[in-house]
Amino acid sequence: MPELPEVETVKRGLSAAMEGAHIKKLELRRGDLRFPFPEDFEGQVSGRTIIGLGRRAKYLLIDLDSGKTIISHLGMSGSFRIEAGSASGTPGDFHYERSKDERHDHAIFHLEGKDGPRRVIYNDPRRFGFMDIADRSELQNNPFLFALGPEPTGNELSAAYLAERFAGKAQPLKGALLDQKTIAGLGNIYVSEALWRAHLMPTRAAGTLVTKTGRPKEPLNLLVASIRDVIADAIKAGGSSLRDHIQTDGSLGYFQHAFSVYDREGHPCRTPGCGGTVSRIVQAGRSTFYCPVCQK
DNA sequence: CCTTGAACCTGGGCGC
DNA sequence: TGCGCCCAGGTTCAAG
Repeated sequence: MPELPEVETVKRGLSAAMEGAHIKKLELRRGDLRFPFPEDFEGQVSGRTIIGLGRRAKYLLIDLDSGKTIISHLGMSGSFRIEAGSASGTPGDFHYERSKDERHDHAIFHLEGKDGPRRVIYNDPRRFGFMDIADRSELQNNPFLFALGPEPTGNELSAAYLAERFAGKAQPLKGALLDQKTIAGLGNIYVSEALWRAHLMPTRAAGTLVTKTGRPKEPLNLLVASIRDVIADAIKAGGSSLRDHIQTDGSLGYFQHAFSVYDREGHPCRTPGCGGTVSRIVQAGRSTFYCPVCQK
């Protein structure tokens, strides 16, 4: 679910409910997700005020007035939702019996905002997500954030930068682009989509896009533009569905209907005049979708 | 260092 | 209806 555009959409969806709100209490329903929650996590968060939300790659950042920042990763199945009011239903309430989904509510922020009490609930069936907390001034040294490469939408990502990273690499482009140390925020969907836009085969060795002298070959310029565009388009699509549905669930919004190759095995390629059929292969244990006709 | 594969977890979909 | 199998948006660790 959550690659960079989805986390950005979640951040925007949570902003109104969380920014400026007082955290009456953080309630943890279990001791761990993928990793144990930090030492005295509830104590460090309860009683604080949220001064802002941020994002780095696929990490949601929640800034507290204590100078600490909560670092939240949604894994494969994590989501946030907002509920009005201060407590769950009462016995006799139609909604009281905990639904199947609520069994996976692991962390609940009990908030007091300008418009009254509400809860922001983190749900994660597979528990591949995790949370950490660190001093804001030390964020760049956090073990989860430390080694991350540049954001795909910023100026730091350039053909020259990728040429440097790709030089001499036999690794397929698919794997090279999934590496968060090279570009932070791309996942399985958007790597397939970006390579399709750039007409590049996912199996092609990353090093073939670099000249002997370490300069970017022409397709690398197109790849950088494709990465930027696909991420920007997805954020825009998330944003538009956000306005309609106040989407905080990390779902793909309307963009999923715009996938060109992802999950479209056997369907016609959408490159004008191509006529190819989308194929699926497995690379490093994960599905890759591409058009064998127009991707080289 | 490079690259792959298994592991972590639960749920949904499909074939039988 | 149930069972077994495969698949799923991510990351880390061990092993080749």
